[in-house]
Amino acid sequence: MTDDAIAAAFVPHDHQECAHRALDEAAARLKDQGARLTPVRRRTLEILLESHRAMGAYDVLDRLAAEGFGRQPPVAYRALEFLVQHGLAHRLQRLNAFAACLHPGDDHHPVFLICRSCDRVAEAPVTPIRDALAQVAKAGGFRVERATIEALGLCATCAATDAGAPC
Amino acid sequence: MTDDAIAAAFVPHDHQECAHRALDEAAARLKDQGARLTPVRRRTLEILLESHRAMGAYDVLDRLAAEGFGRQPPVAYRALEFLVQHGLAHRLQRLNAFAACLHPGDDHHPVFLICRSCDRVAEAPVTPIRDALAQVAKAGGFRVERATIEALGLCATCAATDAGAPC
DNA sequence: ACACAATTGTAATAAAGTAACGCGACAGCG
DNA sequence: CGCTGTCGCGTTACTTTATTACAATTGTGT
Repeated sequence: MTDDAIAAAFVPHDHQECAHRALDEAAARLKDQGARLTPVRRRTLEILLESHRAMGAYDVLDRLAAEGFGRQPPVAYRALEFLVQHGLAHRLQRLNAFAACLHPGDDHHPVFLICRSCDRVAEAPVTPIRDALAQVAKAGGFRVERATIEALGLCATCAATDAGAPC
Repeated sequence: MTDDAIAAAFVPHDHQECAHRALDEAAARLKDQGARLTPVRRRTLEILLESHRAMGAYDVLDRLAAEGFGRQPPVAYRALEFLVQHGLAHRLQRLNAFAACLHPGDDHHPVFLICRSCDRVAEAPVTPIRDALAQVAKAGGFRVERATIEALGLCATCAATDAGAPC
């Protein structure tokens, strides 16, 4: 994951292309694991991939229901949970929301950068931060197993357009 | 905030004393700010201080209701929000819960270390991590305004008692 | 085709959080 | 003191988010 990738997330670009690539990777990864990318799951991932934004479970559910899938909460929650467990999506605690993972394959519970203006989400390299965290924790005798790191702020694009306008 | 303070949070100690100190500091700080530590607010803070654990809003509410305060959600949420805004308590996104701040006065949105075995919560020094985060974000053109950093893991005490028993 | 597990759908309910309104306490001021 | 405006508290009602439980169905391996 590069710095460019962070910036790219907040800038208009060809989603068809990056979404398609992520979907292909996803399918391949799942096949390796013997897990099934069923229609609901596939469609759920596609919905998440259509934006770099985080979506609430009920937003996803509305979309799914409109397309003929079940209209009860568990439908969305199960698909989302499956994607998260297989590293194809992430849950954003802070927003009670989910976002597609754009770098499946990297071992990660990544760092999230959430733009408060345009609501897009990027994943940032986690290593330096995780190291710093582990070190601080270790000094206190605490062993970190999983960390949630979510930063709220302003992306370059929104900052350029004078701190507030949607980009 | 020292390393010792982290370890201390997970070890039996005199809560009367540390809670009392925190409460006194709180009262002093609020007076400076012209804010009022009313009975509900004070009691809410005391309840949080009785443990180093995080409590759900409804857990707090039950306690308050049992003691003659209102029994509707806003009662707890308002008191908790007040405490958070004045830096006397923190919200743990990951747990949908609240914990008293044990170091009021330090400028902080601290790092939280949450023991998955005993559920106690410690606050760790934030500076090295925040620096690492800011640097990573900056490389991607992102300006961090607020960060949620919550680590789930095992505290020294629980790790010593063979990874699972409550301490 | 058969047995079995995984997946999907539904209803019902729990948990977490918010909005809106009225009442009463309290501070500031004439 | 008494007026007045603000703040805090309590309640009702509601929204949003998430889970439990169970029935029906699909897919897999034999």
